[in-house]
Amino acid sequence: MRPLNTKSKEDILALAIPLFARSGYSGVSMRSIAQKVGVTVAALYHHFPDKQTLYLAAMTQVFVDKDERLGEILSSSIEPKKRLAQFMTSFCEVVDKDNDFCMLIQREMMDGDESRLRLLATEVYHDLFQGVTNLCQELDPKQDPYLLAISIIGMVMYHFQTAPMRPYLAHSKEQHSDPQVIARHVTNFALQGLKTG
Amino acid sequence: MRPLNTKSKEDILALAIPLFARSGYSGVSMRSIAQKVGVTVAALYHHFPDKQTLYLAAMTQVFVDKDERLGEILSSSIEPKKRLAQFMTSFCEVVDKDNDFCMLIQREMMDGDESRLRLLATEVYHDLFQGVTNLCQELDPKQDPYLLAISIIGMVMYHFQTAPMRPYLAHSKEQHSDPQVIARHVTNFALQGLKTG
DNA sequence: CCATACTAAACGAACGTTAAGTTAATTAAT
DNA sequence: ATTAATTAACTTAACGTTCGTTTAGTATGG
Repeated sequence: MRPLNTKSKEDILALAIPLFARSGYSGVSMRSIAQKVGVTVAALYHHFPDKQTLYLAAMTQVFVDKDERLGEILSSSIEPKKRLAQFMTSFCEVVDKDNDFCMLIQREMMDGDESRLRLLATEVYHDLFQGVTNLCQELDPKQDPYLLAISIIGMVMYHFQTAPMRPYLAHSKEQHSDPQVIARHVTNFALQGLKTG
Repeated sequence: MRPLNTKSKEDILALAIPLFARSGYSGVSMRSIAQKVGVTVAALYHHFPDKQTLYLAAMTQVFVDKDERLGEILSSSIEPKKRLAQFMTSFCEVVDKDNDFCMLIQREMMDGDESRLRLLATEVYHDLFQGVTNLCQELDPKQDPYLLAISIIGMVMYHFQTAPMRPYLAHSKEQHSDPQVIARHVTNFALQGLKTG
């Protein structure tokens, strides 16, 4: 059925994803995707009716399952403090390795319409967010779980988002881009804050 | 010298900035800027040699002076804890009000080449970052000032970046978009963490 | 009179998209 | 077993549109 030298939808999406991550929707042309895949533009239109559909399929491909994988990290029933440390390590690793994923989340938050934001919330953040809020409520039931979860997730993400700018900032060292160093720091900071009192 | 019904460079930039903030560099055309300003495209080329120069001028317009203003908040010599609380309140207010500024920073961090990242670091983050690291060193000299500063700034920014997605997330309430509520939370979190130990 | 701030009109290049034809693997019939 | 029909996976070539940019000309305040 399928010729040997043929590209599947998944092959196309896998190559389109890093392009969208780096340059955004309007920064990527159908021709640039076709070139990367090694086919003509018309071949893309054989698999997808238009650019928007291709883009949305790419987003879905990146996001679906990612949520579960992030949620699983938090589903264990070990001691809350240890679970937080373990989560931070895993989360930092994921964000560090899958940089495309990280950038696409950010772009979707800025560019996404309501339906795409809902997709992002349900397919990317749901399990992760649920896990973090649960963990927060176990660690400190008196504080607002939503605010805590956003603070924790944002804290981690920002370390990787600012990475390209790090060389130009004061007090920066090479180790500050090491996910393990970041994980240890954010864990410590989340548990104790600036411990001044 | 200048006709009455004429647009200055600053007028053009002021109208171009929100466009770039919302749609990014490649998402905004010279024609869309011209339409917003109420002139023809050629008029834009009378003021700026090309699109890139116009964009860079817009970035500079947004960023310069912003750094100082953010830095000033941190330059007072009141008690560190109070200074942190005061900074959080002011920072949240700025980020909440000037949403374009917030989004442009993010876009520049993702799209910017080396020279633009350096501009971002020196014109936007320098004084702010210096102030926060200083404050952190006063509050807890033992911790790494770089990691702390990134954590604190990122924590705050993320609350406003995730705002459009908030309605679709669990445990969210309307008050979670109030800059004062966010400021109080992040201050408390930065000072005490989850205070479980 | 002269510079400044424009407009009208057009340039080629790149864009998303489509129509028509070609290749190659599978299936059905002889 | 060979061949014919069928289909998915393409290519080539072009469509109209929008893009960044330019050129030539016009109006206006000093």
